[in-house]
Amino acid sequence: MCDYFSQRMDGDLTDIVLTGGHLSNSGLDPFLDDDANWQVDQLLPNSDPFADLQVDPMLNPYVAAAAGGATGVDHGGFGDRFQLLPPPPPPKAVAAKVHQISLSPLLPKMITAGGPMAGAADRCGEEQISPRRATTPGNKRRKGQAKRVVYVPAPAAAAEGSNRPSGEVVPSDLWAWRKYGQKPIKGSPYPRGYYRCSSSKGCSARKQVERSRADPNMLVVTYTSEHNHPWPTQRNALAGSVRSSHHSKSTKPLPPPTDATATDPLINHPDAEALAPPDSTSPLVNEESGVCYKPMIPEANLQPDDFFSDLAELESEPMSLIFSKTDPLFSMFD
DNA sequence: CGAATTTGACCAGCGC
DNA sequence: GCGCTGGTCAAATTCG
Repeated sequence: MCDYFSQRMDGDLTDIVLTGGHLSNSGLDPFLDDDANWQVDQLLPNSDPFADLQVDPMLNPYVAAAAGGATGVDHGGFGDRFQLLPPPPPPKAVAAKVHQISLSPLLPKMITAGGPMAGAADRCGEEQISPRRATTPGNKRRKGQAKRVVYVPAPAAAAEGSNRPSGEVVPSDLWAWRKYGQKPIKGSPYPRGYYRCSSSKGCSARKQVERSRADPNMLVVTYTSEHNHPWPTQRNALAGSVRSSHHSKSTKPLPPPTDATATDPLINHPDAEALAPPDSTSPLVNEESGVCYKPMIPEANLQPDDFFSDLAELESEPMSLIFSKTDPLFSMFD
C-alpha cells in the first residue's frame, strides 16, 4: 500500500503513513460511488480531532464514516450507516482516497516552530501582503509541510472534450476554487493546477490538482492549508465556483438550489477539518502521531472514459443525483 | 463588463 | 553557493 502510494507521489511526499482502516467501497451506484468516495479514508487517532466538527451536522457523517468505518466504533449511528452503505464495488467503481501526509519527523518541528501547518491555523485572517509576494514564506514548498492527498476519478472524457487546452475537470466540492496557476511537473506528463479557495476572501486554503502518473484515470488532489470560514452556501459556492469547461459547454441549466444544504457535504469532506477552529487539534497535526492512513487502491483500468463523461455531467449538481430528498441521509443535512 | 482562466515571469525552498 | 524545481503573482485572454 505504502509502496503504491509512494509510487504515485513524488517530491515532498515521502513519508506516507497509512492506517489499517478503510472504507469498504462497494457497490454503490456509480454516481454515489464516485462522489461519495470523497469519503474520508482516514483514521483520526486518540483524541478525536473531529470533535469540534460534531457541532456541525453536515460534517458528522464524515467523521462517523471515517472513524466508524475504520475502527468499528459507532459514532451516533452514522458510522453504522456509512459502514453499511457501501456495497460491493461495481466494476466501474473507483475509490477516491484521502490521505494525510506528513514528512515526519520534521513535521512536529515545523508545527511547533510556527511552520506551515501552524501557519495554516494562524494565517487565517492575518495574511501579510507584500507588494510582490502576497504569500507568506511558509507557503512555499517545504519539506515538512503536511498535505492531504485525495485520489478521485478523473473525468477524462469530459476533459478531453474541453475547449480549454489544459482544462482539467476537477471533481467539484462544496468550496469554491479559483485557479491561479498551472505548472508542468517534472517527470509527469500532466500539469498540476493550483487552486485557491474563493469562497471567502482571504481564505488561505489551497489545493493542487494533477493527474496521477501511475493511473491517468485518477486525479491527485492535494489540499494544503485550511479554510478560515464556514461552509459556503450554495449561492456562495456557485458564485465563486471554478469555471469548468464542462459547464461552459453544457446547455443544461442548473436546477435552482433548494437551500444552502443542497450541495453535498460529503463531496466536500476532504476539507472537513477546515471547519475546526484554528486552535483545535487539526487532523493534519494529528498525523504526526504516526498513525497510518491506509489508502484504498482502485483497480487500474476499471473505468472506461465514457464512465467519467457520465460522471462529469454530475458536476453541476452532483448531490441532486446522489441523494434524493427522500433519502434519509439527505434529510440529515436538511 | 465582470469574473474566471491561462500563461509567462518571478521568487524561494531544497538538494547537491 | 548554485541550480533546479515548485509555488505564486499578475497581465492578458476568454467566457458568460
